Order: sequence, then C-alpha cells, then structure tokens
Amino acid sequence: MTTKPKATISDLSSLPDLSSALTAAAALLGWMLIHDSPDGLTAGYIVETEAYMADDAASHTFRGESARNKIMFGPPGYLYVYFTYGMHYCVNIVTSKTGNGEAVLIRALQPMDGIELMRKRRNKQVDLELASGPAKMAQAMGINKTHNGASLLGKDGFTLKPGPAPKQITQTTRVGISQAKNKLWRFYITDNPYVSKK
DNA sequence: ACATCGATCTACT
DNA sequence: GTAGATCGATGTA
Repeated sequence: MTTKPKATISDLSSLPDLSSALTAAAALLGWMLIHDSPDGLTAGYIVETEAYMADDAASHTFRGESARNKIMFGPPGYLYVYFTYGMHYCVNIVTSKTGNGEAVLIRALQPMDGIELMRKRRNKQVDLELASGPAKMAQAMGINKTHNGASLLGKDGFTLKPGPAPKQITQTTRVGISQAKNKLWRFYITDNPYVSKK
C-alpha cells in the first residue's frame, strides 16, 4: 500500500493569529475551512464565529478541565468538537495557549467546494440551508466527535487557507447562551446571506 | 443514582 | 412563533 503524497504544513504560521479567542474570532472570518474526508473534500468560507474566552461564564471551560473540554485546554490549532441537545455537533478552533481553555465556535460557512457532498450529508438541496448554523455546518463538513482533537495542520484532513477578505464585519452578542449575554463576542461578515442569524 | 439543562435544528401551527 | 427530539455533562443527594 503506497502512501499518498500530501502537502504537509509544518507550523502555525499558516493559520490566522490564534493568540486570543477574541481576536481569532474576527481574524477567522474570510478563511476557508477545508475537510478532506474519506467521502470526499468539502470546503466553506467562514462567515460567522463566536469567541469563548478563559474566565467566560458561557464557556465550557468555566468550571475547569473535564474529559469533555480537555482539548480546549490544550494547544491552539486543534478542533474541539462537542455533542449537544442530544443530536448535534458543534465545531470550535482552540486558541490561546495550553492551559487557558479558549476557543472560537465556527457558526456558519458559505459552501465553496464539495457542495454535492454537503447536500448528501445534510439531505438538503438549497445552499442556504447547508451550513448556516453551527450544527448544520458540522454536518455538512462531515465533522463529529471522532474529530475532537484533530489538527488543522493537514495531517488529519483539516486545513485552513485564506480567502477573500471580508468587506465589513459586524460584532454583536452571542447566540443561545444564558451567561455573559452582554459580551460582544460574536462576529459575522456583514450582509453575507449564509450567516445563521442577523 | 437521579434530575436538569444545553454554544440547536426541524417541523409544525 | 413554539414544541419536540434526544443524550452527554454536570450538579445535587
């Protein structure tokens, strides 16, 4: 069995600045998330994110490390995937540094590549319904709990690459939380139709 | 052990 | 606009 030649990206310099969840949430807008899976390749343009910070009452890491959230306490550049509401997965990119417990929730993508595969995974035809929400996006990209802890540096099939810079970004409050509701830690590309909620 | 709640989505009214 | 699905993590005893 031959090893498939694959470009390897060796360090974090190929990723946006992940030094803080807050700045990374804004910086990730306009990047492409790519998943090269056994089923095929899908890619989407990141149009909506949320920052979950250290000492943030709405963050999974607020009450300290646990089996579920330990990836968030690890090094940046990895995926933190969790299961919620008994049926959905949500995808985060770990930021900051080991021990801090910060991440950026990827809330919505504009489908760019592998759209037929996204339609099949989602059992939906309309592009606007493929990835315009955190759990929709996870399903369209074929991401589940087995990808918790996957690297974004290519070796696990995930990569990020820069796309067209957003013209304008809107900063507002996060969705679906009951704590720290006043923080303006959600970001989206202004007027992009693939954003989950205005 | 048990109860509660959730970084959601869908289908229905 | 709102109810229901469905289960893992967490808090309370």
